Amino acid sequence: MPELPEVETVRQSLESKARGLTIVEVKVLTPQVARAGVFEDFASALQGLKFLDFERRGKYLIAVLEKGLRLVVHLRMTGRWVYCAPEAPLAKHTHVIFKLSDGNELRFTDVRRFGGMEIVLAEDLDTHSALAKLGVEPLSESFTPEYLGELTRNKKAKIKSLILDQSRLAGMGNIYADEALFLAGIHPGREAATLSEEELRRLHTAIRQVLAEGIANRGTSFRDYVDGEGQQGQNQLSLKVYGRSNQGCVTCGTALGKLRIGGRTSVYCPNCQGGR
DNA sequence: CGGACGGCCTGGGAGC
DNA sequence: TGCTCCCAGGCCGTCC
Repeated sequence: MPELPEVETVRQSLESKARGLTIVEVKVLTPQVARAGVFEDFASALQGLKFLDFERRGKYLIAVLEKGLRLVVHLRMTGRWVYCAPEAPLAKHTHVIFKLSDGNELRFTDVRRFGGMEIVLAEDLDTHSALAKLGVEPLSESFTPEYLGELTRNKKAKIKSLILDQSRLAGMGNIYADEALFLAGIHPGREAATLSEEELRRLHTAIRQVLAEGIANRGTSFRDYVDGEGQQGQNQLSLKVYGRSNQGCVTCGTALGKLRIGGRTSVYCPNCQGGR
């Protein structure tokens, strides 16, 4: 389940490994995963183009290619985009292989096939159906306690659902949402509008902190996630609530509770995050 | 309009 | 052991 820190870590890997390399050949093993956009054929549209850069927006990876093309990639839950040697064993569920000018390969793998990649013209990025809807980047300067206050004002929705809404805050997922709410001492089911200014400030700080730590730890490898070189992250060792229901709170020892909010499992400390 | 929920997929683990 | 069932959750479409 790659969220902002995982996607950012993959971006960093690919930038250091594949930036400046040319796509010599593209092999599409699962056509529905590789969407050609306005082009006739995915592979032939990309062949011969150089990877100029790798960018990220929310949980989307955007490979900047020559000729004004962008490859928009989403890993969803189990997607991997990994730079590897050509002799590396072919993983099951490998869907797209990019042969690179240095002799190595970029392989897109996705067990559940929720993820995928799409060729988009640079001038169409701003109006792209998915990218255009994304909200503010939580690690950018635009994300302030005041912005969080605007998001929650008069909102009856539960605070966790709100910070998971990609059209409001781009890049939060279930793991970092639970961790941020724990760090801020706020119950995930709290009605958003009831948060005090002090709580909004705490939540703002906590969101930035858990995301920054996630990046510093190169992502959370709880199940499937690996970085752009196939390496596991270390942030799973720092999780305080996610995946720890019924275990003791690291702060007070109380057994962590579990409930469903907006269809997602939420783990929290009934004592430290008790308020309403 | 916004919130809730099912569908998309497969593998892993629990329970029998 | 092997079968069934449930869960994992990002995003989209549908419904109310």
